[in-house]
Amino acid sequence: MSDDVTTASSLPDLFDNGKSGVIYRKAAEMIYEKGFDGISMNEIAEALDLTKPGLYYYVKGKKQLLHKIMSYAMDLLDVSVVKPGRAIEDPEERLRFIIQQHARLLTHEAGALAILIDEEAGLSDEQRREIVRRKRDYFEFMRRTLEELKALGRLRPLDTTVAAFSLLGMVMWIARWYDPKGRLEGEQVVRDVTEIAAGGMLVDPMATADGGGAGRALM
Amino acid sequence: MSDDVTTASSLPDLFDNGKSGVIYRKAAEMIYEKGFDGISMNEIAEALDLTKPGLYYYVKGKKQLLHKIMSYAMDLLDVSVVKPGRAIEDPEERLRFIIQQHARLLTHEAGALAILIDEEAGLSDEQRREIVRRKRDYFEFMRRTLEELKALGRLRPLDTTVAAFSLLGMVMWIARWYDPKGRLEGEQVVRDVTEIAAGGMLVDPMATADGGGAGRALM
Amino acid sequence: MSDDVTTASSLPDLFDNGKSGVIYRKAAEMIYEKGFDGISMNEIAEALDLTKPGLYYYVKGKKQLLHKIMSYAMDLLDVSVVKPGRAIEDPEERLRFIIQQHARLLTHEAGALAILIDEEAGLSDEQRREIVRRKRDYFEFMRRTLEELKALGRLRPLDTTVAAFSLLGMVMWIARWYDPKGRLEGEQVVRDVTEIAAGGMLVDPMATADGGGAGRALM
Amino acid sequence: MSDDVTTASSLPDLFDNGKSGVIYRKAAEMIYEKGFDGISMNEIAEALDLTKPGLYYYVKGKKQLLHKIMSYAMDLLDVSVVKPGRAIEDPEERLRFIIQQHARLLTHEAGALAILIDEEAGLSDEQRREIVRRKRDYFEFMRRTLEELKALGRLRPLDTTVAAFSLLGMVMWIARWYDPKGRLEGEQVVRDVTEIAAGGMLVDPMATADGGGAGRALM
DNA sequence: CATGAATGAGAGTTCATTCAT
DNA sequence: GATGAATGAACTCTCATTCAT
Repeated sequence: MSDDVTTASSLPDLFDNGKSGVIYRKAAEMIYEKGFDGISMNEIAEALDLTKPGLYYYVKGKKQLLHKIMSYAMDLLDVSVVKPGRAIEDPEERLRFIIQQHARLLTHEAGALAILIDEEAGLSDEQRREIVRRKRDYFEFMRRTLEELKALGRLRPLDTTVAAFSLLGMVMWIARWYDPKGRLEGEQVVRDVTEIAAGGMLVDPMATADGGGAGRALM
Repeated sequence: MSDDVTTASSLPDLFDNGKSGVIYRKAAEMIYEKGFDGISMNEIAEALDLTKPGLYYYVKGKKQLLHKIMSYAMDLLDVSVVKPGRAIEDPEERLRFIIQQHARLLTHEAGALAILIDEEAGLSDEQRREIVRRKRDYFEFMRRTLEELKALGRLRPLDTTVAAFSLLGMVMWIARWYDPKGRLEGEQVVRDVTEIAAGGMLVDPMATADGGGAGRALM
Repeated sequence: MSDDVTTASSLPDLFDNGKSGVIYRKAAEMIYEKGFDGISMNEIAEALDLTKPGLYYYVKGKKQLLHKIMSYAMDLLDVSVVKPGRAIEDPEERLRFIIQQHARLLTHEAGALAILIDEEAGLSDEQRREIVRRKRDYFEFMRRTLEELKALGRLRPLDTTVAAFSLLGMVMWIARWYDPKGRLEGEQVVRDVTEIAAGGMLVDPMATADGGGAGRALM
Repeated sequence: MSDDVTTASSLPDLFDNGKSGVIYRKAAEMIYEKGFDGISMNEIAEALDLTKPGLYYYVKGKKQLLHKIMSYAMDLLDVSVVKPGRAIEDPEERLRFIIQQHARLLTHEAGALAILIDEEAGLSDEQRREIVRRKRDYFEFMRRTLEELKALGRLRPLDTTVAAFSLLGMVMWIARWYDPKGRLEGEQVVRDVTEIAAGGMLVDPMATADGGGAGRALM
């Protein structure tokens, strides 16, 4: 499995190019740190060396700002996880890929993706509906992969809904605790979480992705 | 392992009895649903058929209200998970117990425990320090159990910090998605999550809690 | 001049005897320290080991409480200064007596008398009118004494209104700065202020009260 | 002694120019009239034809507003009294100058300077410390002048602390009673108060500042 | 006399948002 | 494109006061 192409370090810049992109990224960071209600448009403006109406020139409102960031996060998931994931036929390999890529995203772009977790309340009804739909789509992409594994007798005896949510929780949680400046390497976190998730879902999983083949052959 | 005694259905009422208890519980629910900044004291008061100053007769302020709820949640964890958990000597059994009990708590008292996840921002410095300390203690209780397993060669080759956080994420996430009125039984969720978590952490885990003893003996 | 009889240490207890008196005195103290708007009925009640309605049993309201205290202060002035002062025929002697007695009152009962200075705003219209009238009466008592001195050619060439207000200011100010626990003896303050005031008003005043006779004899 | 340069009628505008200045001045007036706790930000705003948040655009908060006004008052004292006063070598002349200038200030800017008297309670701890320090400096400036006079045998036998406070009281009191629209001319008040104060402090004072020298020589 | 409980009114403050310039 | 100025709405919190018990 070669995922060099889509390592998080070469994330596509999905935010509008130009000033808007800078704004969304900075806002994402700030919302991530102090919560959506914890920061004011004023603070965002100041952090960007703008006046308040200056910020409003680029952004229609606080809700729309949040929505844009969330959409960006969903775009990231689509581009880095779902689209390349769909191309993988073996469901076990695909499962590992999903976890790996999603976890990798989180160790690199925690801000925007973490917002995805929490701040639904800040959206307008319509915006929320759209985000919820996209989240559900992503969830279903995970769950169906688990269903395929179940059909192949490779999943432990689990309800796939419970399993998919557990997967999601474990991975999303990374945004809460992982500190890029701390002791742990991002890639180690990615590896361990993938191991735990795969180990928790699969019966008799092939050990790790790289050298696992050999090990399994011996069993 | 008999945990009938401590099933969530017989949770100790750790909130002050009397009106205060009712208030905390209602507030927990509302904060859980709309976020700490998403509800006003006015709304809480109205939901309790009180005027705003009527609410303030019982509660010193919004921060203190949040703090009380969070402390209550931590108390629940202490009483239902940590204290009885410490009495279990075998670390694998203890790990299963922790997950089970914590998950069980969440399917019954999602509100208060979910607040624990998010709303640290609403606390005063001192209150936050206290809650963070208690969270860390709980985390360490989990992590040390994993260390014991590692020493016995029963843990997959994982960093115990990553493993403990993954555990926590998977379990805490339940508060986000589980709907008691939905298709899934609380106990099934508890069982599946325990299975996933144990399966993800342990090498060659004893199958399920009940019949596992025998299986292991054969090895 | 013998004023032993009316030294502040033997002030008449003009507050209603019984509980009300205790309440007014305590309230006066508290208002003096933190201002009328700075203390709440709750704080007053607590300081008196009463519940709030308990306090209201004795006192009709906050305004009325303030009014009672102010009336008490005016009563003190009437009893200790005005009434005995009227009996003194020589206006210079009377002037000295007024200053002395008023100053003496302030070094002993600063609380209630200081409130007199400031808190007019807290009164109802009618209450304010009454207090203002009493204040004006006191002021006129002072001013007329100065007029008498003027008629006798004993006053410096001053407007008696300006002079009376200056007198009042100098004396009332004592409440602001004098600390019974500090370096200065109350009686020294009384003596010095009287000296300054008399010296400032009178032409060629008799030196100090005690040895003044000689000096005057020379004129 | 020529003080034409610093007559109050040509007071330096120490408030920020622009709208802030207008705000501070109006607020000073209102606080002076009804007390700091007696007026609301709303009332201040309305008096300035602003809404409440409109006022907050210019002013950080009520405490800061009070602090600004008090600092302004202290600035006035520094610029009009202390700085030019320090340049006067003869302590008697300096004493007269201090009283005169301070009194003159009060007949023109009663509002701001009167607030100085009362409203310490409304400040934050740090703000209060600063104002108290400045007040004490001013008081010491007065007291040291009296000490100089004492060393020259020109002061009555008084404690200089009591004397300085009496001076201050007499002068500050002007803010309470003087009404520019009333019968008395500001300059007459200034003259009389100076006469009373100097007469009260000094032994055998030179009569009035202008022609007094000659008169005394004849005595 | 005393208490627990409650309230109407209003305070200071903040925020997202807009408009004339 | 950007700014100073301003606002309506909402929020947390406090207070004097009362009433049933």
